[in-house]
Amino acid sequence: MARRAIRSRPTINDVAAVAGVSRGTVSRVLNGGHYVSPAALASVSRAMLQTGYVVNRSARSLVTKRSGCVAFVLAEPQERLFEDPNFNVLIRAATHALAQRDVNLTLMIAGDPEDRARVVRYLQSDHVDGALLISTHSGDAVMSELQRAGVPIVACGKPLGYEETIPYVAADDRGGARDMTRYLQGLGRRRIATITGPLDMPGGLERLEGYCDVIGRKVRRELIANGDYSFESGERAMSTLLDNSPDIDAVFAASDVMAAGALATLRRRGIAVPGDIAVAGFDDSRIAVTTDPQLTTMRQPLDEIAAHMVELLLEIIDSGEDVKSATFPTTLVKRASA
Amino acid sequence: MARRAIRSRPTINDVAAVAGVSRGTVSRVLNGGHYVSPAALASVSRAMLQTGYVVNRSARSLVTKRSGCVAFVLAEPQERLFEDPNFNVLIRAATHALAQRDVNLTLMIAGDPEDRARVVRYLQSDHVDGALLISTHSGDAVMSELQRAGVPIVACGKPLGYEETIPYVAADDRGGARDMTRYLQGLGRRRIATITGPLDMPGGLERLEGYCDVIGRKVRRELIANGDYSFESGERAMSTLLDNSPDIDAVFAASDVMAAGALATLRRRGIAVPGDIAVAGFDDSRIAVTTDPQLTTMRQPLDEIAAHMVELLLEIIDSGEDVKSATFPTTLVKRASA
DNA sequence: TTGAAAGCGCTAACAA
DNA sequence: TTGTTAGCGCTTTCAA
Repeated sequence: MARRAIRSRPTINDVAAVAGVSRGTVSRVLNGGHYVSPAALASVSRAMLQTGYVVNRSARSLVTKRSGCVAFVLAEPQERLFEDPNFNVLIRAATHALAQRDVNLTLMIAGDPEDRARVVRYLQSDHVDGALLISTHSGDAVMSELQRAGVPIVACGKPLGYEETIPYVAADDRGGARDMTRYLQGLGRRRIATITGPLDMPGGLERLEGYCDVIGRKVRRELIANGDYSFESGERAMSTLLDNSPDIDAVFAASDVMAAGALATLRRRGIAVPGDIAVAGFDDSRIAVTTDPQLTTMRQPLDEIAAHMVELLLEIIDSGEDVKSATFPTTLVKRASA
Repeated sequence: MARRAIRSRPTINDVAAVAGVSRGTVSRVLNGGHYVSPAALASVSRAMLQTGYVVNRSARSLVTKRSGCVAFVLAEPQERLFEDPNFNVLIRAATHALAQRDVNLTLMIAGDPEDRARVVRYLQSDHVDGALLISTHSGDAVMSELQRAGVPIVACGKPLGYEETIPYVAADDRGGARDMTRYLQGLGRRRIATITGPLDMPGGLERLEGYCDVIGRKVRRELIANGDYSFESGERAMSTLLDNSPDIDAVFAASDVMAAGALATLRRRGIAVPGDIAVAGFDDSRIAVTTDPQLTTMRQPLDEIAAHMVELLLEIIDSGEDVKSATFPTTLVKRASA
């Protein structure tokens, strides 16, 4: 590449020469400054500034066997993910947390099976020190393969089927759903329906569980409609619900995007929200304030979740030890829809 | 890290030993297989399979001085970016295009000034072979610094102030805006207002230009309201427009998100869309089909744009030569709002 | 077509 | 506290 030829970067040797010390001393300064005299430290610092030295990560990785890089793996089979606002928040927070510790983030999208194989192969190849797993589905082969390969991983949300073996950071989906359902009851609603997320994903499953915790296990089947987190699935589910149970007076959707879809269907049918039917979402994502009426929803602290995931992952990488999974509480955000 | 100790990966030496050839030969096989006899090729391939060999990128980078990695830089000062659906599409397409060529993508967010400095430092350090620049603002120091450092870059959208020196791939913002404005005129609309994007960004500026191309340079100032691509700014701009020019019968927003904001304001004021005022957006993003009515908008081919950006960047990296910027046409997508 | 050998920039063990 | 030294795994001359 052209630019390489023009001027090559200073190495640790250049710094050592300028500072009048050995490479070893410069290296020590680079790695925490232990066992370095104040005088040496000063002159090395000066020399680094003067030469514009920047460490060569490849060289370092070669000997430390650490890449200084972790992967952000979106194990999402659908393109659907890209309409999910949560993804943006997570990636931003993770990038930020990682940047502070001078670790890089490589984004990998494991959409179709081909992608997945490539991603697994890549992660197994020690190109990254670990991985943040987002949007996992139960029985996802990615999880078992990475685990078998000994790749440090932390999942976002309970990794269904691996709750005990793969560390995760999650929102309290079940508790949040419970709170929301109770809130709707508190509003005097008596026929509360729900639109679920994919039931092979922790958010989908647990939010339904929370709903059932309150409504009761033997809830009428017509009060439950399945969605896949997409807007369209919310529209469809709402239609189904309305057709099967015209008497419902509230609906709890497992995501804001689906709640927005439900809102669209209700408007088309001329049903007043919250007058006739109260609508509640989950996530407190951007879309919640762009709908009309704005959505009452459960906020999950995604920034904190992402930050904690990073913390756990780096801990596993550094110590090689297991870490404790964590669950963060959700909070009710009241707006106009319920 | 624990897993390293358990079993270390086979190296090129192991492969050479198993294949009964020298390291050099294995390396040649790895790099295209030139000057390797069929027999040697066969036994090396077998040995690679047998040992489960995977190249160590750090070692390779150390000698080739190529990282096999490019950065995706979001030069966005606001968190606003994360409500922009375009970002998702771009990153997905870029990841995909890069994956096919076995190049990794490192995501870097240059939000606040501190971030920016860190990102520039990082890119200058040869950690990546080049960068894809997204969401640049005119006078953005990131551009000049990277250019000065000789880092291969390709921008998304015209890099204002560097149109001639930094290669870019853009949608035909101006032509698209022109087409949309003419379309609104064709609908019989006579008082067409516009909500602009940030005027220090190519999309904001060019779409306003296109609008003026059709309406005329001496357009009434009250027909133009500035936004920043956010939903809220669309709401506000629409209010301002309505207050200053109650007689408008159409509004062209420079983004779908802002158009959605405008829709919210119009609904609140009880103004019919498209009955009283036609509303048009730009982007054809996901939000365009979640509003009520659905948005008429200009589609920009973001997948193609991202794919072409990747192509150009890799070409610069490989050849060290300059490449030609490209502009992709937009297409009108008619829906219910106009 | 092949092997031998040098060396990329760095860390880490060792000796001083 | 410091300098010296031996590699890390790979590519790339250079000779053969």
